[in-house]
Parts: sequence; structure tokens; C-alpha cells
Amino acid sequence: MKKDVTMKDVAEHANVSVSTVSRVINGKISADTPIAKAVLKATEKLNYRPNAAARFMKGQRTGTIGVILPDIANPFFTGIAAGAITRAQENNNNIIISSSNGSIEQEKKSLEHLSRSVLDGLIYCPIARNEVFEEIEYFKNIPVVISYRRDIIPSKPQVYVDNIKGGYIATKYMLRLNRKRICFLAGFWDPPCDSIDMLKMVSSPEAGFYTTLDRFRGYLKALEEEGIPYDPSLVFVTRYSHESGYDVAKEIIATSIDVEGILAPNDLVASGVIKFLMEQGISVPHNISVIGYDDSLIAPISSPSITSINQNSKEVGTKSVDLMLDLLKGKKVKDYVVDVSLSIRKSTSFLKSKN
Amino acid sequence: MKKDVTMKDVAEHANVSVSTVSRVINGKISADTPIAKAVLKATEKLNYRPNAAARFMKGQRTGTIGVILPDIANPFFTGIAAGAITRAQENNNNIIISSSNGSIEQEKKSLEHLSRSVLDGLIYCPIARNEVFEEIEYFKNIPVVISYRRDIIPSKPQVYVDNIKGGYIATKYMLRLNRKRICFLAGFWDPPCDSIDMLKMVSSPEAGFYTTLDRFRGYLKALEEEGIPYDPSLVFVTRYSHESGYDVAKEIIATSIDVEGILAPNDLVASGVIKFLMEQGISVPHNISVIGYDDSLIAPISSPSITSINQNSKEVGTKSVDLMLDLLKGKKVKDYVVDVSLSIRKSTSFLKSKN
DNA sequence: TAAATATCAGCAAACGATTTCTAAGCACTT
DNA sequence: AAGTGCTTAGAAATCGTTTGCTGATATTTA
Repeated sequence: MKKDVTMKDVAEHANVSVSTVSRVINGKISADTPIAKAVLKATEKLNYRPNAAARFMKGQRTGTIGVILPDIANPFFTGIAAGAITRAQENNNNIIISSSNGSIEQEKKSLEHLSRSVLDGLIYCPIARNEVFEEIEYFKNIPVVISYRRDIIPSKPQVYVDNIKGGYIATKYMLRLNRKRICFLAGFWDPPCDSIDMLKMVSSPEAGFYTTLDRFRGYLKALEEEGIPYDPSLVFVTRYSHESGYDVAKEIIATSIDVEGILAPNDLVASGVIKFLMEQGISVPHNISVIGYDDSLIAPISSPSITSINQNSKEVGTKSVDLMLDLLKGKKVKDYVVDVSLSIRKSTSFLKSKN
Repeated sequence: MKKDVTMKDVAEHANVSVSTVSRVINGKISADTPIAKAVLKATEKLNYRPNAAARFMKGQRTGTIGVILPDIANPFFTGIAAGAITRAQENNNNIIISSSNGSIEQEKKSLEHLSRSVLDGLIYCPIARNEVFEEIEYFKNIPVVISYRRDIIPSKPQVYVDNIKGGYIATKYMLRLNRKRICFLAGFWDPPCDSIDMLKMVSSPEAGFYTTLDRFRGYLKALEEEGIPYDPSLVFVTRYSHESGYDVAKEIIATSIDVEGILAPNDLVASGVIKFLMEQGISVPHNISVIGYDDSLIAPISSPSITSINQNSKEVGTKSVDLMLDLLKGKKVKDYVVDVSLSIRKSTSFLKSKN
């Protein structure tokens, strides 16, 4: 097995010492001196690439930023990843991604692994609060940006989506369409139980970080502004899948409560809801309007196409890298809140007063 | 800034030498001896984590496998990634992912970057043949598995999808539905031109690696078996997006040739095709049947739901890691071909003989 | 009991880079 | 012409880990 070419090889080839080679490579000798030219020619010829591990050991930057995601199969998170990669590459940095495939145990393994790695900084999208993260010394020595969740790890800069506004503008839009009986589907990765007292969860500070709760806060705010009392029987718990949406729609119809609109926690759930309603001959948008979340690929493709909250997941990624690059330069940074918007399509329509 | 805790710290704390600590950690001293117990207790107490960079410098394994993907926003590739992560974690290895966001330039940068990193091995899903890869010494010193493409880098083990069979079974199924006039939509990341002489491309050996060409080979084989002559006017070039599908359907209808079935290069294109046809009042599946590719999330969600070729992208990922782990153990490995299957849904139906 | 062998922990040399230190070389001043 | 200051490049130390070597101790054998 042929060895990698090292600085020593370059030095011998250029008839200088290794220290000189190092200095040329790091730009401490201006490139137009004859000695630098000779060295650069040798690196070129031998196809020399510096060894990142050795550099890292001397406390140098490696140009590598780690990203930990909860689930690489989820388009929201791959959006973050794509944004991060784009921005990092624009700045000649590289991203390495570790995914925990939805499990907190795997997330801890990812943390353990990256803590032995050669990172300049870490962009961390945590599934949940996590003692492993807090006790790893390595992560106290490199800059960390928390993405996607807010207020989950204290004292770290964070980039998150304005989910309160998301819930708010979706609800507001429903109300503008004259739809007052609005189901709120509370999305959970792992539902704690079948029915939940959302009001209680919202007021308990410990639970402050669930994105679902933020959306619910927005929902409450919009109702309040219009003077509509909150009706707990309009809240249903769901997971984030198409099937889950189908099932919860069945459940809603089975209760035979009056429903004019449904807010889904993502587009997959929305499409499952729509599928069940259509099968039952309930027209979407005319009888019941549906709003999704994520504004993903499937929103424009479904029929009817789905009105959805756009979360700008790519922007979460790019902004996280921006913050990271600033931190690496030693600058102070501020939290960044990514704005949301409503993409209006065919799954929502004005409700004429019922006969 | 507090320093990371090193072996030296552990050694001092346990009153032994660093070499002893190293041996305990690497299991060269059995864990039940008193000295080992003392060392382990110290590592525990001090929260010691070995430094991967230092280990790597001594030629040790780091437990890290790199994966280079063309596009992290594409569900097919994130399927590969998810499979790879799952299998790697089962074996206490970790995956780091680098995505080139579809550009060959970025792919080269990813290669450059990972070639300075601390990998035990590389799983490489190349966009195209690539001189950078071949000239990096580092990749000659570590095991490499080529995924998703076949025969693009000689002499490396590979894991790829049986696209010939994919094209074949899709076409066969169309024929069984009595549909003989089958459009083949040739998917390209970056279409070389508007219309293409597929027969010429297939016979030119240089082009052997395009997945689209393999699917076309399967298409030809199925036609031939049924004695149906190949009609080049049934081939259309397309990209991989929903819009591209919509546009190509428009183009097909504009030519007013007789079409009974359409084979799309992925589900997005299929859904775009269906959208246009439905808008024109052309019934899918009755007038024209459509088969997609990928069997992705959107296939069951679309209406009508899309009959699609399932590529098992997760299996590409898991098998790639299996091969890699064998290579790391020094075993010989064989190429692995991932099987495909047809998921039948509502976008295809039997064609009654036309009046 | 003494000699031969096995076991084991510590010393020190790597691994490939960066960086401090050092000494040589040079131009200038007086 | 000797002393001063400055630049420059090489020698050597260093980062945290692994490992061959060594000498000391423990165990076995005659």
C-alpha cells in the first residue's frame, strides 16, 4: 500500500525543510518568492494534501462543521441540511451530517461520535433535551448553534422557525374564510397519550419547547383576537404520517362534531385527512377546508393542492451556518427567527353561511 | 477555555502510565484486573473521550464511514443515507454524509474535503465519472464502495439497482394491460439536448452507466419479446421534476401520436404528466396509463395513486455498508444488485380494444 | 532452591502537521 | 571594521494516541 504523500516528501522534493513547506502552505511566506514557488510546484507535482487529523491536533481549524439531524428521511430536515451545505460551500467550509433516525438513543451516539471528531463547530437540531450533550467537554470548546428548536439548550445561539406565527396565520386565514369551527391537530413524534390537555401543556414552562405547542399558542391567539372561545373538543392528537392523518379524520367525523376547517401538523397528515374526507363524499375545500404545514413537494401535487405554511427550512440551514461562521470569527451573534408564510392553494375556500 | 481531558489526565488520576491507559481502553488488558478497573473508573470520572484525530494518525480505525451523495434533497438518496446510517449504527460505526447538491464541482470539493478527513472507508454515489476521485491517493488506501451507479469506476465493488429489470417489468406490465403504444420518458439530470437517439447511446459503450439507459434497455427487451417494433417517436427527454412532467405531457399530446401508456423516470414526473392529462380531460388510467419510478411517498398520495417501480433505496444503503464492513475486515466482496418490484396502484388499467 | 520462562507496566519513539526558538545571513550605522 | 537590528529558514518541541522494547516481578520447572 502506497502511503499518502506528506509534508516531508514535499520538503525533500523542493530541497527545503518541512517548516518552510508549512509556512508556504499557510501563506506565511508570500507566494511570489522563488522558494515559495518551488514548494508550490512540488505540492502540485506530488499531489500533496494536508492531513486534517494532524492539523487538528495542533489546534488548527479543519473547515468542517458538523450537523446533527433527527431524521434524514424527513424533507424538513433535509431542507435544513441542503441550506447548510450550500452556505458552507460558498465559504469553503464543509458539512458533515449525522442523523439519529428519529431515536434519542441514536442521537446520543451521534453526539458521542462527533465529540471525537475533527469539527470546528456543531449545528445541532435536537430531538429533545439531552444530558449527553451537556456533559461533553468538547462541545464546550467549540461553537454550537441550536437549530429548529427554541429554548431547549440554554445559553447557546439558536435559529428556529416562528411556529407561533405559523399557527396564528393559518388560523387567521381560516377565520377570514368565515370558518370558525377549526380543528387543531396536535402533532407529536411519539404521542404521550390519545388526548391531551393542551392548555395545561402550554402553561407548564417545562414543555415550552415543543413546536406543536408554539403553533397552538398561535391558534389560541388568533381565536382570542376574534373573540371565539377555545373548544378543547376540537383538538386531536396525531403523528406525522399520511396514515395518521387518515385515521384522525375518521376519528373526527366519528365524533360528529361541527367542523369547518382543519389545521394539520404537516402536508402528509393533511393529505391523509383529505383522502378520508373525499372518500366519505365530504368536499374539500367546500365542506371542510384543510391547511397543511411545511409547504413540501406534495402540497402542490395533491388534489386538491394543499394550502400550507411555508417554513423555509433551507433558510434555517443557511442562517445556522451564518451564525456559525460568525462564531468562528469570534463575533457575538443573536438568535435568528425564520419567518413563515402561507401558500394558498385549493384545499381552502370561503364558507358561505350555512342554511 | 478548559481543555479536553486527555489520556495523560486519566493516567495521572489512576496513577499509571499513559501506555497502560491506552492498553486498557483498547482491551489489551482484561477489564477485571485491578489496574484496569482503576483506569476505567478514572475515565468514567473524568469523562474521558479518546481523540479521533490522534488515533487516526497512528493508523487506527476511527469507526467513521463517509458517504457522498449527489443530492440530499432527493428522497432516493436520502433513502440510501437512511439505510446506511441504520446499518452502520447497528455495527457501532458512524456515517458522515457529504452532499454535492447536484453539481459535479461541489462533488469534487466533497471528495477533496473527505480525502483530508478521518475515514475508515468511503461509500460513493457519483454524479458522473470523475478524475478528482481517481487521482486522490487517500482513496487508494481506504476501501471504497460505489453505490447507485454501475460500471462507472472500474475495479471498485459496487451496489446498484437493477434498472434494466425496472424498465423491463414496467413495460411488460403495460403490455399485459394490452397497451402497446408506450412512451418512454428518458430522464436526465441535465439533458444533453431536446431529442436523443437512444439506440445510438445504448450501443455506445462509453455511455453504459446512465441509469436511464439501463431502463431503456429493459424497455427494448420487453418490446422485443412481444415482437413489437421500437418506435423512436415514442421517446421524450425530461428532467426529474413535477414541472418537467407537466411540460413533456403537453408536448406528447401536441404531437397527437397514438399513446396508450407512459413510463416516467420518477413519481414526480409521473404526477406532472397526470396533472396535465387530467386537465385536458384525458382519463388516467383509462385513456392513458402511467407508471412512475421510485415508489416514493407521493405515489400512494397522488390521485389517482401511482403505479410505480420500487427501487429499495434503503437496501442500497444497508448493502453498501455491509460490503464496506467486509472490506474493512479484509474480506473479498462481490458486487450486489438490488432488486426492483412493481407496486400496482390506480394509475394503470387494462385497455379494452379500441373501437 | 535456583534457573528458566511468562507476564506486565513504563519508557520512548513514532504518526504529520504547526510553531517557538535559534542561528545564520545581510544591510546599515557609527 | 565592528556592532546593531532585521529577515529568514532550519532544528526541535509539541499535539494525543499507539506500540515495540525493556527491565522488573511473578510463576513455573528441574
